Amino acid sequence: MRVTKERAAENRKALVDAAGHLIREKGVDGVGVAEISAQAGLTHGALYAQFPSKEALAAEAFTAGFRKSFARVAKLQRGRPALGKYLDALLSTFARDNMADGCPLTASASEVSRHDETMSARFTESYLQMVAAIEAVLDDTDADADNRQRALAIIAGEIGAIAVARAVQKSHPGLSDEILVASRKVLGNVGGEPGRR
Amino acid sequence: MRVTKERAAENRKALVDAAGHLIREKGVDGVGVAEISAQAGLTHGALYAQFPSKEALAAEAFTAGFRKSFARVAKLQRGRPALGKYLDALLSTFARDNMADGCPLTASASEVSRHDETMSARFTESYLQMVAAIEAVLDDTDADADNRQRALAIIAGEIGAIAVARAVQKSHPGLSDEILVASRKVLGNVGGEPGRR
DNA sequence: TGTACATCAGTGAACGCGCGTTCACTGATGTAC
DNA sequence: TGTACATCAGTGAACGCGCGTTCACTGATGTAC
Repeated sequence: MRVTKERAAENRKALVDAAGHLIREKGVDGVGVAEISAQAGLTHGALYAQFPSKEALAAEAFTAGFRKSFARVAKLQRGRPALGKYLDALLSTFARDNMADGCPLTASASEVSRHDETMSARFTESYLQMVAAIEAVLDDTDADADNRQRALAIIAGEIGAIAVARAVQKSHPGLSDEILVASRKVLGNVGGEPGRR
Repeated sequence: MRVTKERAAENRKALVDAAGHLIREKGVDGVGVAEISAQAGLTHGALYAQFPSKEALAAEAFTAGFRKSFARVAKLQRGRPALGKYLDALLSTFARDNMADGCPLTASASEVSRHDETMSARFTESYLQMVAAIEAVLDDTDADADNRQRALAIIAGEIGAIAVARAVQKSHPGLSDEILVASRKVLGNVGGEPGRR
């Protein structure tokens, strides 16, 4: 039956939210429209009243998820901006273990290339925002690689570190933690962070 | 009909090989047993005469693919071992564009966590071999992060760089190349490689 | 403000489709004599 | 070496299942008068 416009908007948000969480956790192809709709408290038919396809919902969920995640991370920069604060958040065991609430960039990087150009464009847009944020907190100490290059490599390194830490976790949890610590330290150094041993 | 033992062994190899290539290109869940069998010149029934399940074939394909890929990369170390040679190979546009022939670690990192512990163990085993190889070519210049840590971070960085380079390629090919170059340079520096500007 | 009706968000059964897996069968291979 | 037969790798039809999507329908909402 028909619902109020406000209710319909809430339902739409619930779908985007559920899709975001489930996709980050299981991948676009690892979750079905039935599960997404159910988590949003609706049937799958409602999904198609709001979105033309699962792919379209996935794209919107990606962008919305990034916006939320980015806002959360950006808050860390109240006061003194510092690369270390970003890295502590992005490479924590919490970030590794709660991918459903994490950054879509990290969760979906390897999946994007298997989808269409729209998905790639959404990913790129978000990635560049993240790069700009990192670039802004780098000090220009390294004469060899400029800030832009270091920012590109730091984000790529962070994404890879989380992927690998998750991959080895089931069989070697200790190694998984070790990878996070190592990448945290090395990427900090790349960003000009002074050693602390 | 029954075939010779030699022929059966060849067919098994063909299945492992086809599975390896297709899985690296499309992911475990992105390719079906029909396609794998067809590429091996067989029907899907033959696959089940050789393997108990698709998952079992995928696990064997992962290990076999890594062995082959690792042997190829290790050959680069004839003569003077150097991190740069590894990085040039692993972060080339060729490696990005020919994932079907590349390293299973790079291709499957993010998928592994969604499969069972067996898959995780296979991944870890291969990852640690790669880490040992990188660790062996690092010189001990960085006082802050030890060789083990730097090796862990370099491999994670390489895996992330390829994932991101592929993700942005469809919409921003120039950025994709830029990421490879930046990660090549930064990870080289991490490994103690002297600047070359 | 009250009434009549068009709109449309949401429901749930049904669709075709491709998936991984099973199984009765085939027929050349490998073995026992 | 030749014959009889058990073995089993490979075939291809069939299985149940879950997928994304469609569609006839419902009934409260929003609007026109």
